[in-house]
Amino acid sequence: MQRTLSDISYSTDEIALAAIAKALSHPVRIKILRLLAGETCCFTGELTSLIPMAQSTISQHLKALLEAGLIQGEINPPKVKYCIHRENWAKAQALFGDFFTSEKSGGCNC
Amino acid sequence: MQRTLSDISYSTDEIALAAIAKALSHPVRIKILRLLAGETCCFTGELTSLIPMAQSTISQHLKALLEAGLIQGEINPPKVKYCIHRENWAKAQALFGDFFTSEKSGGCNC
DNA sequence: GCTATTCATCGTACATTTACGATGAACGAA
DNA sequence: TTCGTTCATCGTAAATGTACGATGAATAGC
Repeated sequence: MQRTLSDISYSTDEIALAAIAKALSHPVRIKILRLLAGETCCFTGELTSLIPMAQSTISQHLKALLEAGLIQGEINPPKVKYCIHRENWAKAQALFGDFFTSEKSGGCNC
Repeated sequence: MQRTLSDISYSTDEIALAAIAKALSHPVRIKILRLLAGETCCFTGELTSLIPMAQSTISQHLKALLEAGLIQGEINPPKVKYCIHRENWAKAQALFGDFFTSEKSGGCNC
């Protein structure tokens, strides 16, 4: 599959953007992030009651968001508190902001 | 796989964000968009010389970007000119902007 | 008409994603 | 110690994603 991927050189930003975009590429994860971002904090337990999905599935999505660095978890037995990872959130915001403003409104005649 | 996806209600924004994020979730597509956004315009032919991938693969990625609405193609035989879809680009920019600024810097003690 | 060029699409192989239920680990409370 | 609660991980099945080469469609030029 990635036979040629190693032959192509990507910038750090390109890889970082794609990784964050992949984390955001599922509506459930958008919803989870909105819940975490909108409220001051959340527990996974609340998420399982708010989202009609198997607990294991939600846990998988949380893991994906964790590995993307968008959220952080604080173990607070027997619960785990998940929050937005503010530092990386700001970085992601800057990456997307730069990306979308990089478009030249130049002389294209399309 | 999506046995329960229909049971969950997503807002229009959540679905739109996820769809755009999915289009951005591969470094090659980020690179293509950067090339199209940075220059005034591009032809697919230039892309195949700039990116060491099979022509069919690049065409597939362009199709994905087209279906996400991020680019538009103008048939100019025997070439096809691809440009950023400025209107949808602005919409995407607004969606991501709102999304990333929706985070409350409230009273979380993480 | 015939050929060359450009790009899309088809068919295919393999990897990844996504969902589920079942099980495991960690801890508090009885 | 023994339950009960909470969350992570495992195993698995089906769908999707990603790459390739081969083929097809459309057009310009001879």
